[in-house]
Amino acid sequence: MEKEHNLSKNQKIIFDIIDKSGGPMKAYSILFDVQKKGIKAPLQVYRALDKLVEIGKIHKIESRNAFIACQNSSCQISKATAFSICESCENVSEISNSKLSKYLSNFSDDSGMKYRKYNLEFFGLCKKCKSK
Amino acid sequence: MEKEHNLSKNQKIIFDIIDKSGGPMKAYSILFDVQKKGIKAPLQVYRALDKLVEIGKIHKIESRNAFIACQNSSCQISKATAFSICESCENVSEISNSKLSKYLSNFSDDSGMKYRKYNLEFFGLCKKCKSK
DNA sequence: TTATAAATGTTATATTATTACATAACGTTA
DNA sequence: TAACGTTATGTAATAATATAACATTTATAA
Repeated sequence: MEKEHNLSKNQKIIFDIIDKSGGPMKAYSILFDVQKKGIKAPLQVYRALDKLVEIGKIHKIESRNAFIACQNSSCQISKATAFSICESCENVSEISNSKLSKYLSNFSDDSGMKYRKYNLEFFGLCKKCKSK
Repeated sequence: MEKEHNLSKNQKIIFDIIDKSGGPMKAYSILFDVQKKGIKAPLQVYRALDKLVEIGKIHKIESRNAFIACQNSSCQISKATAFSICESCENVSEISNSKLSKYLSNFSDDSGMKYRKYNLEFFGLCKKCKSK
């Protein structure tokens, strides 16, 4: 059973705009877009982003300082994220590959560290950009 | 045969300070430390960092906006990086695990994307912090 | 209904990174 | 060694990303 998160007003606004965009969005570009909805300050955006990341509705693409809506219907996997990023067109998509996620979730080494979470970013050229 | 990179004056200064620190360092903390050596502007630091990343002498920890000296003697693996990060003490170490790097370097999916490079960051509690 | 937590609003500021432009040093090769 | 292209440096300004601090309001649940 999936836990239901009732998004607050600002959280809904911010999530919708990211979700509709279909790709990664940066905080200040979100801010620009939501000014018409009464959200005027960076902090309002960042607070919503923090919460949305926390509950797994969006993920942060660390290497791009950008945020993308979770593509997996369950949206509960904020602890295990993997993305492919095109270095040419900057297209980002979430990788959902159960073998990969199993492999990484079970990864352990001799450091004695307990891994709780990971983020993986692959870089390369997407199909389109490759053929240009 | 390993390619020899002759570091420039600023590059040497910046690399040495990161290397000696033994851990991740942030750009402006580096800047602070190298003022006595005549490096006064952020750009001087960022330019050296960019070059050092490019040639694989250091890596960027994306989730922390910090830079760490490459721990692998060869220092040629800027295309395949993996780190473990303690969320409590913020200790970072480079993971060198040939199985993991093979697995990831050979990873491919049906996206048609050619993966050239990856960065993986594991989060958790290190041995010390776990036992506190 | 009251108190507790979560969310919001607002201003200011901290932190991280780049643009733009001028100059100097270095490496090659003619 | 002169001329050329490339790489590195210096400097000022500013852009982009993110958080601190504090006051207030709204939602939740005891």
